[in-house]
This record gives sequence, C-alpha cells and structure tokens, in this order.
Amino acid sequence: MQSAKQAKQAKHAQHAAIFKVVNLIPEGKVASYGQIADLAGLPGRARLVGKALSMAPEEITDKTADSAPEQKPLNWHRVLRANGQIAFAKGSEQAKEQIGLLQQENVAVFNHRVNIKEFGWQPDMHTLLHDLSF
DNA sequence: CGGATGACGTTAA
DNA sequence: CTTAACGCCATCC
Repeated sequence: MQSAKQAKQAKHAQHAAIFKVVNLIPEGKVASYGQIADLAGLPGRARLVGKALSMAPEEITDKTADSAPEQKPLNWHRVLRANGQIAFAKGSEQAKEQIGLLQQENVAVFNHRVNIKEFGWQPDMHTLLHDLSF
C-alpha cells in the first residue's frame, strides 16, 4: 500500500506548502489563489488551493483559544480571487466573516470586492529567498 | 472510466 | 459591466 501512502503524503505536502504561503501573508495585504498556488510551487492549480483551504482542518476555527496555546490561525481570509473579489457568495456567512476580518486589518472592501491594486500582496525578495527557497 | 462540480485564472467578445 | 470558452486537477457519483 505504499502508493496510497505516498499519495497521501504528497497531498499533505501540497497542503502544507499552501498553508505556509497563506500564513505568511502580512496584515493589510491580500493575495489571489493563483498567486498562492504559484508561490507554493503549484502553477496553474489555483483550484487546488481553494480545495485545500476548503479541506482545511479545524485550524481555521481557532475558537477555544484557551486549550490551544500554539494554535495555527490560518489566514484564509487574506486569500481572494484574482480580480480582488471575495471568493464566497455575497451574503454568505463565510463572506461576511472574511470581509469583517479584512476590515479589521485595515483592508477596504467595496461592494464585495477589494482593490487588488491597492492591497495586493507583493512578496519581497527576502520572503522569496528565505521562506520559499526560491 | 466518464460526467459533474468546485473557496480559480485568463482571454475574448 | 456580463457571458462564454478553455485550462487545470482533486473529488464525488
């Protein structure tokens, strides 16, 4: 059953890379799924990023912070579509949650979308060289 | 195995 | 602005 095991590990590695990239997005900045996929070493697989985030473990639900001293607050709310639009349907709880979190970080959201030109995250050289081993 | 779906992207009309 | 088409791939039925 090594193939299954390897497949599982490979998938885990992809998720880990995606979560890593997502987690290193600074406050007040947003990134698109395609950009995350690209930085995570998965060019053209933006959908995979969304899939990974949808399969995201309980790490996103960072409630009960008292029993988890070193929780992993996945910054999924800083991930938007390439055009700066919120990935969720307008009116959905997830969308409201994401918009709220973004506004909490000084990111302006107008009509369910963000000015990607203004808040688009552009990783600096140090991040590219150090965190991504690029 | 094939069809449909999805927290997507880009280009074209 | 909207629609459509194609690409790309994991997952479900």
